[in-house]
Parts: sequence; C-alpha cells; structure tokens
Amino acid sequence: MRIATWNVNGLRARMDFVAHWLKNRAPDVVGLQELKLSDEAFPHDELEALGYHAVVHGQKAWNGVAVLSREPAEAQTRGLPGREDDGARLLHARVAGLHFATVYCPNGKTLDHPDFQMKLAWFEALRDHLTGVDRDSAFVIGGDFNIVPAALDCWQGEAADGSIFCTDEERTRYRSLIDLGLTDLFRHLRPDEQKFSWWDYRGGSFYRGMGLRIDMLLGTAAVASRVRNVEIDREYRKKKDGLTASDHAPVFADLD
DNA sequence: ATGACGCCTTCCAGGCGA
Repeated sequence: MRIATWNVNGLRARMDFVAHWLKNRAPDVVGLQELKLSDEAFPHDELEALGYHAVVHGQKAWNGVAVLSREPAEAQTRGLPGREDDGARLLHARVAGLHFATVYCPNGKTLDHPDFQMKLAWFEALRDHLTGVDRDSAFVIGGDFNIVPAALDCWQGEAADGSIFCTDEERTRYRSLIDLGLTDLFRHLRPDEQKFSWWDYRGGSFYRGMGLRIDMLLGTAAVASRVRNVEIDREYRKKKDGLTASDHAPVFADLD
C-alpha cells in the first residue's frame, strides 16, 4: 500500500498536475494540504474519474486539507479542537485499515510576528490532540509541518539554526510529537540522506539546491515496521507537460 | 539543466507563502 502527503499550493490551479501524479504514482491514500478552496468547490467528480474518493476540510482561499483514497474513507475529525479559528489545517480519517491524518501546520511568518506565538501554541494543541491516539494502532499523520526537524534537513545546515523553521522553540514542539511514539518514516529508512521537500519558487532555488525538508509522514511503530520504501518525489517539483508544479514535492511511503 | 514566483480574491493590485 502506498501512502503519501503533498502540499499542492492551490488544488484548483494544480488539478491537472495532481492528476498526472496520481496516474503515474498510483498512491492508495494521499493527504493533501493548501487546497485553497471551499468544500463546495472541491473537484470530487474529477477525482472520482481518476479512481479516488475524498474527504475534505476546506476553506476559501486559504489552508484546506483533504484525504484521497482508493477505498472510501470515513472522516473522524475536521479541524484541530480549540484551534478552529486558526484555519482548516487538520483532518483525521479512517481508511484502508489506518488512522490517517493530514495536517497543514502554521507558518509563523517571522519570529516577532504574532503568528509565531500562534504557531507554537497550535503545535501544543496538536500534541494534546494526538495524545488521544492509540499508540498500538496503525496511525499516520502526514503533512506540511513548517518546521525543519534538524540541521541536515536545511540546505544551510546549522547556519540556519535559530531562524524561522529552525528555532529551538519550534524543534522542541516538533520533537514532542515524535515523543508521542511517532517515527519520521523518511528519516527512519534514510538516517543520513539530505533530501528536501520544498524549494522557494523565486531565484532558482530548486536548481540551486536551496531547499528544506518540512513535509513528513509520521507513523506509529505498527506502521514503521511495515515501511519498505520512502521517496520524496522530486521529479514532481518540476514542470510536467507545461503544467506548473507546487513549491512542495509529494512524499510517499510504501507499506507491506 | 530542472529555470529565473505563483496562488488567492467581490477582477486586479496586494497579501501571503516558507
């Protein structure tokens, strides 16, 4: 079974590109982020034609998350309890024998912006929410965490320590999720590899190798033990048939 | 070379992303 996460940066603008990827990679379960559309505008028909069901937690213009799946999914929770005003950023579903959550964590903007404190508080609420997850279950949370877990995950390495995405405050909160009993599936299989999942559209960042790894699939031990391969699908950060890519690459994992 | 921002919105310049 292939599971995936992808920040698509606007599903309306990205639909043809997403269709290209679904046809070529044939994932079974996909968490999407940054749909930037309301529930009413979600392209259910186009996705059905491609063989995918969807559960959606949308929002007009901003945020928005969804779970696509070959088998119908059952939505469990829409939104992060107590943090609904911070945007449509979390959706938890049951699908294909998994508990599967898709998450778009706040960006924080800059260290002195009010959104940075919101980001920290939001992560604490996420940790509290995930405390309720059965650690013995097959649970996956995938998404755009907007935190660089370690220096290896940033093109600047340790030189970026202390800057946004790389502060101790953010990394401590990311680690508190891991400490709930979750494994970063990419890092689990590739302990020393530097691979990025996001590159700025501007300034030729992609071809210059100036990226970050901020999109992760985290799983409980019951999932980690089944992982046979994980890829950050860099090929889909490039234009395809003249179609523009998201600034994030898809990340997928193959489970036994 | 893989390319030099691209998405959204009471319609178009401005805000935002990471």
